Amino acid sequence: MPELPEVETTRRGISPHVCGKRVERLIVRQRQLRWPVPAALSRRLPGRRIDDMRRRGKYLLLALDRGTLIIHLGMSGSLRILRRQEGPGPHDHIDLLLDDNSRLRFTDPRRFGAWLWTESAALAHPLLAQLGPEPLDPDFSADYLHTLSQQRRTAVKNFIMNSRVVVGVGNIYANEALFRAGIHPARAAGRISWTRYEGLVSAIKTVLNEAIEQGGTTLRDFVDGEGRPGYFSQSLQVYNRGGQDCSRCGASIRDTRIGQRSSYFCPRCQR
DNA sequence: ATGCGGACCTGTTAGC
DNA sequence: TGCTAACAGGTCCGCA
Repeated sequence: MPELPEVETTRRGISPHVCGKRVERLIVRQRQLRWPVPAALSRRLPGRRIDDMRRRGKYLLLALDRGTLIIHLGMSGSLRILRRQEGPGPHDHIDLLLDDNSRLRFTDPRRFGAWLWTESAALAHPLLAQLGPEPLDPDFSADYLHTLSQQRRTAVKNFIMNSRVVVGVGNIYANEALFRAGIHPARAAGRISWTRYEGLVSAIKTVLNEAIEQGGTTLRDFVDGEGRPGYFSQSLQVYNRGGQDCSRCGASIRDTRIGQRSSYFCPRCQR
């Protein structure tokens, strides 16, 4: 579910409610997520203050007065703040109880999410150390992408979804950005001009920014920190629209698979 | 080094 | 209507 805009929407919604608070207790009902939730978490967190909540790619980083809680929402995870006791439902795996009697609740039906802990520099963590640039930062540029793509034969869609190349571009926004840039998703990454990469970089930034402004894309059940859905679904031009007419030229949107992921494109607009 | 396929797990949907 | 198979927004890992 969550791509960068959804994770950023979550961060913005949650951050004001947790920063400055102290952790009273951690309740783990289901330890088996993508990796087992470390037992150390329950011992280390209580008494510590949450100073900051950042995002790196699709990872959320809660900086405590000592140590960092690393959270990934996986495919179906969500976080929200509870002000009063509620539930828990069958997929409410973790509650972080705070000193103002609110709690941060992690829900994740598919359990591809993660809660991890580090007391070293968070960005040096093995999961984060190899990540490419943030797509919304200036160092993600046409020069960067074009240079990195040389000799690469993989499909450009796989290329921009590779977190070592750039973080945060998941399947939905990869499809949308390639449509906006007029690039065929199966084209070899190394066979695209600098100028077209300039258009692609611009399209990625624009589509992500627009999605963040609209609170992310809710296809099935994405909700933000307040339990509200996102509204970007109505702005999708190709994703999940196989067989429908291209909004630009009217041709029928193709539905195919690239790198085992559903891919949608307009055969006339995208080359 | 790059690039593929498999793996993790459950819920929903498509198809028979 | 009911059962089964395929598929789903992520991404790490091991192997060729």
